[in-house]
Amino acid sequence: MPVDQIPIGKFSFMTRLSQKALRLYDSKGLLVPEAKDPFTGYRYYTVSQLEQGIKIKTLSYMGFSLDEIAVLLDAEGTGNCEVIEACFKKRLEDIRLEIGQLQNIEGILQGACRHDGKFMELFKMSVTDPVIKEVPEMRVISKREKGIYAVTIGKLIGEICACVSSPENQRNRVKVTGPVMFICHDEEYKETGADIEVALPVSGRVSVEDLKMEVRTLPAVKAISVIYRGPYQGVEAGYNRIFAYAAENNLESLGTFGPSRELYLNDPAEVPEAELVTEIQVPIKEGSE
Amino acid sequence: MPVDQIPIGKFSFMTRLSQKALRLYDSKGLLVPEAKDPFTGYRYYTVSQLEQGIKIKTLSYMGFSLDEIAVLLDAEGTGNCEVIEACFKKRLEDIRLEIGQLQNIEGILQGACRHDGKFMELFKMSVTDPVIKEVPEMRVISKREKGIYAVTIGKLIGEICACVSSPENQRNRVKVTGPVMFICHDEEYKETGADIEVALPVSGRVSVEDLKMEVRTLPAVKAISVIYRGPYQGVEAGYNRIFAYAAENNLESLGTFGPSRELYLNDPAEVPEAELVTEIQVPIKEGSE
DNA sequence: GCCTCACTTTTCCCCGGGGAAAGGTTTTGT
DNA sequence: ACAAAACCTTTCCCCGGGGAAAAGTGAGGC
Repeated sequence: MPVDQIPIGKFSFMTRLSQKALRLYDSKGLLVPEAKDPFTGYRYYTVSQLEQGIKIKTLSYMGFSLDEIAVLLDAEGTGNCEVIEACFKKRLEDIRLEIGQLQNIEGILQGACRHDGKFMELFKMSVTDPVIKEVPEMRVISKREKGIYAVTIGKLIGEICACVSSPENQRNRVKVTGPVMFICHDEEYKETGADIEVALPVSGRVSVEDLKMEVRTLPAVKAISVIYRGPYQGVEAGYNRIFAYAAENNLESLGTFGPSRELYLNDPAEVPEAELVTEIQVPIKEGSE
Repeated sequence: MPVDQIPIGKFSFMTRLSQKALRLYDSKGLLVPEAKDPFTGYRYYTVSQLEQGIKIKTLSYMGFSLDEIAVLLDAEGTGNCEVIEACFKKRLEDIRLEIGQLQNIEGILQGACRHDGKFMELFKMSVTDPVIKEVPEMRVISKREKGIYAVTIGKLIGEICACVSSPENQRNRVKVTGPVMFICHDEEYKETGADIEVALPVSGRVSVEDLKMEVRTLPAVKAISVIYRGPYQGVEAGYNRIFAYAAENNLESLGTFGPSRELYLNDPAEVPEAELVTEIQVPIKEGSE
């Protein structure tokens, strides 16, 4: 047998790369067999190609994509160390992130296994991952008042809805353009005497009669947002997630947050407590990425 | 706006599941929108489906496949706790394996980054992962002798090759059916006086004249195998890998290993030292998985 | 010389979506 | 009432291979 005419099966065995992978690397130009029978299409590798195969295998095991591997091997050939270093460092960072993520999951699973029987309790954790989003400005009807959350919010919602559906406004084709929102003007939680504003986005020519009711434009803000699902008294969890997220990405160092908003995405009057869906937005100061 | 007619965009926003994912879950039956406009094909979800969405998202984040998620959700519905428990435990095991793997890679990358400049030194690590394989029996010409590895092996290879290519054997269409192999009959490493056998797989009617040369059949064995690439004196590394692997999978507890074999997959006379390719096989006793 | 077995070749579908195109629909604004 | 913007639909290609099928080819044995 000719020494340097290794067919794919043997080459696969020697490098521990699957035949499938070898054919893919061939088509991508990563590891092209030295010779290829023009009639049968058989691929023939040489011993000196083992080295390349092993490199690809190692890099692939480390999680580099085939494109990155191509770049790395090329950089190695031209002695371009900076590229290699950058690539490795990036990969190292990513790996650490992945490890953190997996350890997080490990913790969750461990917890779930210990509660044995109530595996699905996990899903009480119904707060989504925080996201930074741009909230556009919007025109709203709003009323601001001091009081107790549970009481005052409900009352103000009622008043505002009544206003929108008044004959006058119906005639002017006033439309509701978003969910009811509650804006909290306090820095910290207050049991009583909280500074509460309830707003409802609308379009059209709105007329109000209540002197304490305003039609104004909420400013556009950049905010950290979370969706919380569950009974209202658990809404705290959403804020916790947001502040934890802000701390991780040191977003609070640039100053204090703006007045936070809660958007009631479904109607408390129509769904059971446990299925309420609330979006929480905590505005951050501009200028931070 | 009808309360329970949530189009895909809003539902996607509320669950943080991408529209793409939602359509996929629909087609797989995991999360089918409550209503679908028969003309436009628009999907409309309800608030109560948020829950299902969040469950799917959580399970997916934990790394379950969509098929597994379907099973889990079904099991949850029928209260089949054992299935859930089994699934969770298996996932936990897998997660730990993955973490171990990633930490291993982290170590490698860290090492590579510290050597700065010589990133590609990694590839000196040219020992493949151990594999357990069945080695079939084979007919060989062999000669056994005591001596010093480096000297005796070369000498015996020469003698056997000469024998095969003798006119007598050429006439009988004797063919070489595999690579030269060296069988080590010692339990441990010996500098001198090592018990060395060199064998060459052949087919056909072989005749030998040297009285110390035999034609015999090597038994079929189950062996741990590794491919080592590099200069001969580094071959130790291959054995180390094999014994480490055996220890991890406690394969040695069942007794001692059989006589190990080294297969020279390319010809030492034709390739430089650094490109030698050697397969190392260490037989294990039958009966272990 | 032929037969058979082992090897190789291609092509297609699968995972779990991301991204983009081409097209229809609903809402919005004036 | 009509145009534009925003939204929805489907389909196709991409990642990195695993698995399977249908077909052609090599080498060994009689």
